[in-house]
Amino acid sequence: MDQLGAIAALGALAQETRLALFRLLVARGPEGLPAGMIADELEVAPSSLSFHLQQLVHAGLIAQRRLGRQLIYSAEYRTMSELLAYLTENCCGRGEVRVPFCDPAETLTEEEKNHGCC
Amino acid sequence: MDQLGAIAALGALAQETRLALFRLLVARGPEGLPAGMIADELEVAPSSLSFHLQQLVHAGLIAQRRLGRQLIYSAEYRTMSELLAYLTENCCGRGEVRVPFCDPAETLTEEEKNHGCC
DNA sequence: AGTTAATTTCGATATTCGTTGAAATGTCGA
DNA sequence: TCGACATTTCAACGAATATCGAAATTAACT
Repeated sequence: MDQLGAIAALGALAQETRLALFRLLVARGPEGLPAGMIADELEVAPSSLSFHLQQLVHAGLIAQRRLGRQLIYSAEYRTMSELLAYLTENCCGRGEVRVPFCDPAETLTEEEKNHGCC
Repeated sequence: MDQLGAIAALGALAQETRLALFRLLVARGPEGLPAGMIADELEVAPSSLSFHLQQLVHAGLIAQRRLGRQLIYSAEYRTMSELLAYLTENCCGRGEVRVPFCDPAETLTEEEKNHGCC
């Protein structure tokens, strides 16, 4: 991820509704949620939600797929990982940090598991 | 760090000049840089720089101290660590991630070392 | 005290952001 | 194909953001 991508992702997350929305999708997992359910959960007007969904899609933080007449949104864990990698590499001191991965499917290696970390 | 703090920090970093500014201070280390030098480096008008510095100070990402007639700004590594911790804990999949620390001076506590974390 | 240097604060302006309601799009089932 | 459902797009508006130049603050030097 380059600086422009990082700014886009940071800006997309720097808003109350969108951060809550992204957290909801992260918690939901790869299965995702249809827009209507998200609107109910977050108690935000459909057109307003649609606006925020576009922002997150544009930043690459969520993905959209159609299922019948509803649109399902799900977290793009990979992008979040890349954002964290960018921040740890560019905005942290002295490079003495580890880069976390976010994709639940992207399971830890055996070595990492044995490391017993966090 | 709570949700409000995270949004403030994310918003502060989600801007070209400010992200460059923060990266500059992170690279500079705890010593920091006076406003004038930052303005020269980033090629931004003094009054405009001052605006961005305030945003970062308000978000707790940088600190200000006076040295004679100049104001020195330096990165607050602790806040950045907390932001990364928030993102890994709340915006990553399944909680199977490790939290990095950012402060070059901030060595792990004995408890954390024994925990074998990061 | 008066002068200069470093920086911020203020006022004005153009741009972007977030919200809302109404209209449009796409999809399913009868 | 018609009607209902899920969602987006559009147009409009107020609020927040980013920028600049000019004036004000703070501190050092003489």
